[in-house]
Amino acid sequence: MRYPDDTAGTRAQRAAVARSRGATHPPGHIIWDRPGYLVRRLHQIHVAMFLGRVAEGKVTPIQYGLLSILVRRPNIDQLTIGEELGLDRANVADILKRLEARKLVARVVDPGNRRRKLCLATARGAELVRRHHADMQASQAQLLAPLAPAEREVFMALLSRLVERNNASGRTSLSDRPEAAVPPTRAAAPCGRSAEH
Amino acid sequence: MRYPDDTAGTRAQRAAVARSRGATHPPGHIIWDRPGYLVRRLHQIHVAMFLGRVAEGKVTPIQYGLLSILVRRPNIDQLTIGEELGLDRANVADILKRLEARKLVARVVDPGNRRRKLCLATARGAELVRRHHADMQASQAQLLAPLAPAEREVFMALLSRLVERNNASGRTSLSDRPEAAVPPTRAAAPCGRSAEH
DNA sequence: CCATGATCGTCAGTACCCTAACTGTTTGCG
DNA sequence: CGCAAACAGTTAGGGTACTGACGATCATGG
Repeated sequence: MRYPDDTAGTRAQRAAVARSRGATHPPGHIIWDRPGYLVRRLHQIHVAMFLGRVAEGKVTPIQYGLLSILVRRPNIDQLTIGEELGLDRANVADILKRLEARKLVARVVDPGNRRRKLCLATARGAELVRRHHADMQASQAQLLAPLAPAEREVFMALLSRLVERNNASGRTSLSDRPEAAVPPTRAAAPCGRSAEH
Repeated sequence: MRYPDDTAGTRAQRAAVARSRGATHPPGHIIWDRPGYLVRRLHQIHVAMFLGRVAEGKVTPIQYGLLSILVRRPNIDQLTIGEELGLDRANVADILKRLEARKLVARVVDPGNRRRKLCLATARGAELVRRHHADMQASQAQLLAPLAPAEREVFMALLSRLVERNNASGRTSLSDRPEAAVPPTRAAAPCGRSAEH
């Protein structure tokens, strides 16, 4: 990841553009000029990297992400988890079922609202998150390793913006702010439950 | 995907970085500073956009991509398709099976090498590709719509580079060059990183 | 000419990801 | 109060993606 000029960002970016405009990717290939396919491919690569580096492949990126959220915010319900991760509720249930089978999370029916199930990481689950946090970080960094530091910033900025702005276009939109606001429907206020009933 | 205007990227890029560094994404969220999750999410969004816009959701991005390749290069075998798209051979077989069931592709055993099956798009398949090409393009453009033209170039350049350079880290590496060489022997191009030609 | 190894495709199994329909619970309004 | 609407979770079903094992087919070398 050592580029001759990572000092200015600008220069590196121009170089990158020039490179892509050059004959690097011959026009025969369907993939290289369709952002959707490149994103799919990069996602695929990230999963492979993650599995190859974190917890001997015993935990997937999405499982790890879900566990991370549970560690940070115990006793949230499944819909909220879905919003945090941008997942469908059926999918959340699916993943949770696997994690529960492995005793990494536990679910209990919310006594204050019996429709809900409150989820939280078990000691084993929390331990797993703690132990592999560094590897997870490394795996994230590895994905961006081919870019110079300045380019990483640019890439992340653009990527965030794309996700944020296109958020609504996805079926499952992920909530922009975790604890704040979130439209009154399902206001998820952790304490509001008892006051509300 | 030719985006005009590549002048004046610099200012827009700096603005993007500044934006992301701002308080847009509160620290409570796991997602926003982990590239892997953002990429996953963007992929997800792209699929939703594609299905919502192309062929009334009757064809998925990967199916369309596969069909596109078949139109461009009739009579290729399944492994080669996998290399073009960055897919596992089991996965290719799976997708092909669905497309074949819908009479969009046909497969015949290669008489010259009976291990192989040569695939090609049927008239119906080719027609489908032709008819929805514009919508597919629009769906690709829609993904990048939130970015200014200059930013799109930058993003695509960085994205391409990430895919290209991390290619080997994925389980299924996609071949860098389409028709160039890659003789019948599926040479796996160990030197393949020859993108520099 | 046959044994060995490489190659291509398939199958089974697992995980992720969505939609749509269904069950139970809560809420709200007449 | 009572019932309809809204809500949380589950189930069923289709599609993407990988691994590992297997059968069939070629390609070599002894």
